[in-house]
Amino acid sequence: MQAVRQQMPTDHAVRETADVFGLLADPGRLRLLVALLAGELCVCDLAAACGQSESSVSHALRLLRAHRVVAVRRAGRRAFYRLDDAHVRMLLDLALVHIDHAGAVRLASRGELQP
Amino acid sequence: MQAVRQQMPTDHAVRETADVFGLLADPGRLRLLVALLAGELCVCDLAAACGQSESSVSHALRLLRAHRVVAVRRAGRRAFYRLDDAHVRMLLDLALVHIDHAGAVRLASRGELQP
DNA sequence: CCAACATATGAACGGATCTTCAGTCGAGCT
DNA sequence: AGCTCGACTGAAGATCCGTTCATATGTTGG
Repeated sequence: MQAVRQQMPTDHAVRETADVFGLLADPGRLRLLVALLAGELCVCDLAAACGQSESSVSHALRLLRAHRVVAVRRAGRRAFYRLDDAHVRMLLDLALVHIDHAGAVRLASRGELQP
Repeated sequence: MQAVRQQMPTDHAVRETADVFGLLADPGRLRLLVALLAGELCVCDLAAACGQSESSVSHALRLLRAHRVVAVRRAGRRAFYRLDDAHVRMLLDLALVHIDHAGAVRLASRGELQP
């Protein structure tokens, strides 16, 4: 038990990690990031592909940019975004693998939340 | 671009995945889960190890339980919790690896958020 | 230069979320 | 039985977040 305390990451590390998970915790942002897994896309294409307003996409990308999760390349009046964080990419890959695997499995055994 | 739309997971899958990330997005819960990586612990030990009130720990565990991320074993007046979701365990492991790796690296190259 | 377009931004509203407080319930001790 | 301890719960208040609307900035084409 004392051992548990020892190997607990620092406050700062925990908060940073929670922040990263927080960025992935919104369906809208998550969709954007999944779309970017394949390669770079401009804002309007992202909006179209993810079914969101361009405004909210822009807001989301701003957040992700601020946390260095995505990076921009500007070309004319377009802004092309790409995934720029290896760690986040791994988390996304892992999540997607799980979706594929679990999709069918879950549907069968889902009683959802217990009281 | 059309291809992106094709391989986007279903709405339901995206929302579930975002939910999972959401569970890991709170420093308090994250600490609890990290503590549980090593093995089961009772509520009061968790509270002590993670520096949180027993009430908030209980609330957090309730949420995690509802999502089948942790499971309980009751013994007398104690309740022992354990991690019960392989996927979440993987996500946590991955996050911890990254913390170890990045801790030192990040401190050097951190200008934090850009405007 | 003006109009249309792509993106960015700010303010504001509404809903979700976390913490705390107070109280409940059951289990064990004496 | 009475008391204490560990865990659970509900309600309340503060805060955080995401979306939307309106507007700004900068870019291209006519």
